[in-house]
Amino acid sequence: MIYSDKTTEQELRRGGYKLTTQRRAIIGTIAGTQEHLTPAAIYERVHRKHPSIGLVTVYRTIDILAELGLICETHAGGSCRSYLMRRPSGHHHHLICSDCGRVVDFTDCDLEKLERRLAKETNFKINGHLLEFLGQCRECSRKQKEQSRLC
Amino acid sequence: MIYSDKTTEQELRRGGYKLTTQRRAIIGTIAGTQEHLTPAAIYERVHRKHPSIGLVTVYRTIDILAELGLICETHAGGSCRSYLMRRPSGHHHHLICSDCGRVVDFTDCDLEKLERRLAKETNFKINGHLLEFLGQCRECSRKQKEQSRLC
DNA sequence: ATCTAAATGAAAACGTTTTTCAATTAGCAA
DNA sequence: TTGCTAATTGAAAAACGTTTTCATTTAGAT
Repeated sequence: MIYSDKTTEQELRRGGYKLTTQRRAIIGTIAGTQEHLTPAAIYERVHRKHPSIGLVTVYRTIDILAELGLICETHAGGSCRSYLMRRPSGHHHHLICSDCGRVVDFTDCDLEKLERRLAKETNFKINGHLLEFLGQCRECSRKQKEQSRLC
Repeated sequence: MIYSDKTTEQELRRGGYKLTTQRRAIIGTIAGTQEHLTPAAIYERVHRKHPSIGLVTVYRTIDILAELGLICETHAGGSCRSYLMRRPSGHHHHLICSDCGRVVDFTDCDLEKLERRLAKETNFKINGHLLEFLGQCRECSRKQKEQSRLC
């Protein structure tokens, strides 16, 4: 319950959706971690506490949360689809550890200049971008070092 | 046969892979368009000319081409996986028209400064990034204008 | 021309996502 | 509170997309 559980629930209702036990559990799960979770991972965790909740409901809830812009979809890091609770800020991007999946947000991408130039050069009307950095967080690179020392 | 068919074929062999009719056809298909094609789209096009080539072979060839770095994988634009023949340049990114799928390359992303800053602030060892711009190309926005005029 | 490892196609297996449908439930009205 | 209704749910099946398996074929070296 680190982030905006309550806010997310309010937004759901504002969007005209009912607030069910299942949806609450799913929101709590996504909000309760910094990792980006695949639908299957969300299901697994939710299912542990509430064995009656089905995978279908997870998919349906994800769709709604994404539609309302309450979660972010990431692409990098192997899996095609994984989700994060949207942080308070608006436009932002992710720095992802490809080992442990930890995600750090950053907001200032400073791509406006590039965007303007591209638009001018190509005659495109640009309406968005996808930016993710991939790397290794401190803990993981430390672990790796220790392991290589053992050889 | 716009781009580097021949080069691609040479690279394949250099990688220790045999140059079969099927692979030639698949490479020709990807190289013959500027669009980014999903595996299914590649199969459909290849299959039209060579009905005996199976979808499995398309997948296997894609894997090899990606492994050798001869094609690029894109994520934006709805589909989870789609491919483009790699242009002559090395590191580059894509500007994608979300209507027609046209892809324009650009090389200078100028993210080094941001990358260095992020690395310093987060203690991450950053080893790559994913950047795609999404928009509407001139033709598509023109078409849209015409259509809205009809209403 | 012959040989062999690599590559292929078809079918089956597998994992993920969506659809269908009958049963249940949240949120509102009385 | 109680009942009503449309929204939501779970289970099963269908629909996809991707990978594996295996017998057959073929590229490329000899």
